[in-house]
Amino acid sequence: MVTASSKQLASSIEKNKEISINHQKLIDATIETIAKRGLADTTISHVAKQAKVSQGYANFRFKSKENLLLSSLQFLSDEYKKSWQKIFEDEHLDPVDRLLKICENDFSKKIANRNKISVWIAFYSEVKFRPSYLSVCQKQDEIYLQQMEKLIDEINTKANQKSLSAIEISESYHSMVDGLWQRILFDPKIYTNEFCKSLIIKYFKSIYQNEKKFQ
Amino acid sequence: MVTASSKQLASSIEKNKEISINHQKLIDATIETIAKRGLADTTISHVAKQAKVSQGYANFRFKSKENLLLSSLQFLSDEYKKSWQKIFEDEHLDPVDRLLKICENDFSKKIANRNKISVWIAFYSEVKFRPSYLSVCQKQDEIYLQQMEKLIDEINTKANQKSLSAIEISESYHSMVDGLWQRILFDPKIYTNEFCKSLIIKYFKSIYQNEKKFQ
DNA sequence: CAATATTGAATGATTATTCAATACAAAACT
DNA sequence: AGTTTTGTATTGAATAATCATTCAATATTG
Repeated sequence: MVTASSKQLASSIEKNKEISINHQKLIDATIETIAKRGLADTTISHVAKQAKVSQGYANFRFKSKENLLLSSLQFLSDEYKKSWQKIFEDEHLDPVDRLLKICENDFSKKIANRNKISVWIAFYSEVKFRPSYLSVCQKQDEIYLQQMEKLIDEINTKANQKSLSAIEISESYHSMVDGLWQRILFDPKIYTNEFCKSLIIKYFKSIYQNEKKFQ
Repeated sequence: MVTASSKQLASSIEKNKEISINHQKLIDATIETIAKRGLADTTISHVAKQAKVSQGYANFRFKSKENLLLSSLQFLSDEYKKSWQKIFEDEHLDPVDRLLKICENDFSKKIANRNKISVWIAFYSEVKFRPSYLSVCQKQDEIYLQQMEKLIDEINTKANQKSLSAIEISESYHSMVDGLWQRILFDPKIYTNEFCKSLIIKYFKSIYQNEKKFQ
C-alpha cells in the first residue's frame, strides 16, 4: 500500500515536471520569438515551432494566445523582481553598496540584454490597450519604486542630502533606466551596458558629492 | 495666355491642396487610431473610417499600409524636430534659457500628450524589426543629441562645470525624457507634465548648483 | 465629354482556435 | 512476462475570422 501510494506520488511529480517543462519551454519560445520577430509578427505557429511542439498543443496548453503572452510577461516580470528583491533585502550591505548593486543588476547582461529589452518594450507599447499587461507592469514598478525610495531615503539621511527628495531621486533613476534600456536596443554599439551604468553612477555622484563610492 | 497659364497654375495648386488634405487627413487618422487602439489593432479599415474615406482609397493613396505607417511616423518626427530646432537656433537666448525652453517643449502638451506618446512607443517597439522606422528615429535623435551637446557644452563652460561632460549630461537628459514619457503613458495622474519637467529641472539644478535659473 | 478621384465588393493570404485522430504510458488483467 | 485496457498527451488538418490589397465600376471635376 505504501509502495503503491509513493509510486503514485512519484509518478504525479514526474508528470507535473513534464508539464512544467513544456510550460516553460513555450514561455521561453515566446520570449525568443518576440525578441527575434517582434510582437506584431509573433504567431502561435512560430512559437510552437521554436518550442518544438505542435501548433494545436501550444494553444491548448495556454488556452489562448493572449494567455501565453501574458504568462510570458509575468515570467519576465517575476525574474526581474527576484533579482532586485534579493538586493533590497540584503541588510548586511551598506545602503550605498546596495544602491550600487541595484544599478549593476539593472544593467547586467542577464537583465539588460537586447532580447529581453525588446520583449519589455513590445509589451510596454501595448500596455495602454491591455489592462492585464498594465497590471503586471504597474504592480512590479510600484514595489520597486517603494523599495528604492526607502533606500535612497537612508542614503539621503546619512549623506545629509536635502536638496532632492528620495521620491525625486528614485523617479529620476527609474526613468533614466527605462530610457537607457530603450537606447541599448537602438544603438547597442554606443550604449553598452557599461556606458549606461557609468552614466547612472555619475548621476548619483553629482547628487552625493562627498560619497567616495560613486567615484 | 497669361490668364490661361495662371488658371492652370491655380488649378494645379488647388489639386495639390486637395491631395495633401487627404494625405494629411489619413496621417492624422493613423495617429489617432494608433493612439486609440494600439499599433497591433490598427487596420486600414479603421484608419479609413476615421479619415472618412473608403478603405480602398487609403491603401491606394499610400500604396501600402506599411507606407502609411512610415509616413505617419515621419510626420510626427518632423513635427517634433521643428519644435526643438527653432529653440536650438535661437541665438538671442541665453544658453540656460534655451535649455529651459527645450525642457518646456519636451513636456509641453503639444509634444508630450498621451496620444502622441503612445504612437511613439508603438513605433519604438517595432524599430528593431523595421529598418525604415529605425532610420527615421535615429536620424532625428542624432541631430537632437548633437545640438543638445553643443548647448550643454556652452553652459558647462560658463558655469565652469567639469565633473560631467556635455555628452554625459545630454545622454542622461535624453534618456530621462524617454523614460518619463513612458511614465506619462502608464500613470498620467502621478506623472503630470509639470511633475516630469520639474524632475528634469532638478536634475540640472543638482549639476549646476550656482545657476539661479534652475531654482 | 474626357480625365481623374474615389468607392466598395471580391480575392487571397494569414492566423487563432477547435477537435477528431493518434501516440504514448501506466494500470489491470491474463 | 505479455497482452489488453484505459486515460492522458499531443498532433495536425479543418474552420472561421480578419485583413491588406486589387480593381472594375462609379462619381466628380474641369
